[in-house]
Amino acid sequence: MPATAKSQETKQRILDAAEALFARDGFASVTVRQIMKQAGADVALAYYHFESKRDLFDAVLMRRAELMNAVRHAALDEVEQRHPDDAPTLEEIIGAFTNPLLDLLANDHEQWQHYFALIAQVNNSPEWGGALMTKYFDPLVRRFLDAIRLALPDSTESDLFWSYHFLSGALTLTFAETGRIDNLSNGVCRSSDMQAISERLPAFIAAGFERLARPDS
Amino acid sequence: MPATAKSQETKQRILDAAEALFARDGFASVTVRQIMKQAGADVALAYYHFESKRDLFDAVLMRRAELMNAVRHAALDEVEQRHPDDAPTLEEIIGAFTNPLLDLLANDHEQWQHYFALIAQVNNSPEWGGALMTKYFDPLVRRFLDAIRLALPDSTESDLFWSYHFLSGALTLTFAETGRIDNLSNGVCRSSDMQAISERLPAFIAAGFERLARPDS
DNA sequence: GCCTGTATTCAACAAGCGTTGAAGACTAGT
DNA sequence: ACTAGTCTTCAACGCTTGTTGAATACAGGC
Repeated sequence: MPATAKSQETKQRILDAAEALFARDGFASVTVRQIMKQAGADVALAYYHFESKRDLFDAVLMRRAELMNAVRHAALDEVEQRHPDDAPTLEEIIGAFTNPLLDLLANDHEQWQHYFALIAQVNNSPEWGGALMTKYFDPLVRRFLDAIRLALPDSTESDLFWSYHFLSGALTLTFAETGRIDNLSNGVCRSSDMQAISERLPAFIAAGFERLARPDS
Repeated sequence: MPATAKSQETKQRILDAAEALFARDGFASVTVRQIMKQAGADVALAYYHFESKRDLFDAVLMRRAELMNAVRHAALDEVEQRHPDDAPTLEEIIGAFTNPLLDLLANDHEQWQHYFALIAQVNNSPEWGGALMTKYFDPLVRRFLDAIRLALPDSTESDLFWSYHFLSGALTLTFAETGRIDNLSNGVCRSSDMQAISERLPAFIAAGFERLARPDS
């Protein structure tokens, strides 16, 4: 019953390997044997720690989702405490949604980068996008939309949801670091340039939210 | 040597089936046998018309890319002819990039919807996103960025590329119609509501471009 | 009615897949 | 040293995969 420290360590190594491979090649392209080879363990061990390949995939997704939600909740807490009376600016709120991801990358780039690339694929998949993203991120997103509603009282519900949807697409593609912008810009911009992103993404998105709320401005 | 009309027809049926299945499940999840069953033809026929599964995938991507680029070029032509002297507004230019996709959907929804869902997966894949999107869409994107540069002379090159990158993410996710926004909004917004998109996406994106070009506004 | 080339079917190949059962190794507690 | 329980290995299962070569059907030109 009690899991040894060593076995938990191997379990994490399996998750790490699966995360990296799923992120790069997608669920179906990756074979369990590939994963276990990269993890340096026997194939059968995957089925000792996880029920199936699909279960392993879910475990990969779940592992970081909670921490990711926690740091974003904390960031929004901090923004709200900074404004006990007035409402925070829209850009502050959006920043609390995006900047924590940059912090995670700064501390442990490789692993989180794989995870974000995986999320981008899930988000854009008709098979999984609707259900899985909803399952893992809806409560957090709803809280952010609540905060935005206060900062933008003129905005309709539809405008808020669509604006968030555009944010979601821009965010996941950007953090996937596919190398697209490197090619398009001939190296002027780099996918991995996190400072460039933090300087632009929140401002860009906030402007979009505001435009839909107040078309005249 | 001369291909009969009937065989060309089956070839298109194979492409249609492959397009639909690849869009929903991704390249690796789909089997050649599945595709040929849905196309109503023998497995081996896939290898008569195409060199390999991967070659079939490329053919699916290529088939609509040219038409898609053509209608967008035409839309930008029209915008520029409408402004022989002054520069078009930013929102007009962005609209020429996004609205043609809505027109394609309006005429033949099912097929183009599959194609857009496929593009979204490719765009967000580290394996293919960088190379394939560059190959199929770079010349068009460059022309649009040229037009935007005239409308936003204060914008730096980096700001333009990043802004386009955000646009690209928002656009591909939105047209993928994953059902995500339906879930998040409890049915208030629908993925397939093209009018809602055309009323919001160009405005949202244009505001983002402008904010990065003129942070003070 | 034959002949040539295209189009389509059939049956099969080797390789790799996800998954499993049984057997061995290791690490406590006694 | 024995035992109980956790962890790991080995070898294999049945099935599916992408792909192919040979055989058949079908057309049009003579």
